[in-house]
Amino acid sequence: MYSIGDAAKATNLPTKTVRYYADINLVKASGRTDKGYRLYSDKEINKLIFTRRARSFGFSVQECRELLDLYENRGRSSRDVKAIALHRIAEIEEKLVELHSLHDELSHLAETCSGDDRPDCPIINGLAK
Amino acid sequence: MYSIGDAAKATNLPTKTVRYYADINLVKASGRTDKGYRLYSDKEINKLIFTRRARSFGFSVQECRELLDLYENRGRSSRDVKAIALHRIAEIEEKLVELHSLHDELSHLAETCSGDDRPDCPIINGLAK
DNA sequence: GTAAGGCTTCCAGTTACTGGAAGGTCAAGA
DNA sequence: TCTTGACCTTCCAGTAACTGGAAGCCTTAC
Repeated sequence: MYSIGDAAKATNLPTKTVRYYADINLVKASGRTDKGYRLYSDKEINKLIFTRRARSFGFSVQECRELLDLYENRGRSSRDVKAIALHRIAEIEEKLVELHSLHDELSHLAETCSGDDRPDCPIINGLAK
Repeated sequence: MYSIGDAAKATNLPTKTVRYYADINLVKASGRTDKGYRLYSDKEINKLIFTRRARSFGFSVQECRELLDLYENRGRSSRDVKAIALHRIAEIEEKLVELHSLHDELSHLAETCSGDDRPDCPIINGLAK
């Protein structure tokens, strides 16, 4: 059994975040000491690590909730999980396209800007359109 | 002179957002009617459009504040603007790298997942590591 | 005159935490 | 045994940038 601080170290999450996940019933502590300290078992540690990784993959807390549900439920079909993942991938691809064009447009503006003391600036002009 | 609703239409921003920008002193209305309705002149309309575009480029509201300041101030140097833009570009490039690796990892997981009724799912396993 | 729609302010909620205050608990050293 | 520092608790507030909704004027068209 881990205290919340040890759980935080083991999962590489801030203590505050572990407590927060407990508060929102995402990953609850498996129990409490008689003095009210949270206790985490290996099972919860794994769920916390799973959650940290899913979050770092850009899954929302709500999606983590669904994934944890599937993760917990040994009888779940991989179809459900794949659907969630594909949805995420599509979002990432959209974001990539968006960021690429942003990058190109902004780079173009910056390239044509002399970056000196003169007030005439293509970036400002480009943004004002 | 535009009412807030007309300003919203002219700038393609939600009315709520225009009011919000006024509240946080980003782009204030140029005046009020005797009944207290906000009034926007062409100058403010341009500042709102400028802001919308800068925001869509990923500049934070705080950065917009600085840019609007430079935009307003005819004596500003293009160096200041370029510095802000280059900073933004660097951030975008970081984000692109991050998203690319995210995409590849997640795609790899999804590809190896059969997506059927069987419970064995490489995505879940990959996230649990 | 009245009904629809626009405007006002103010308050609350969103997402996923993060920081801090006030106070109880625990383990180690003097 | 006392004390000190680290760790734990709850609760409240703040972050960014809006967004939604309520209550209540104002305006415009029929």
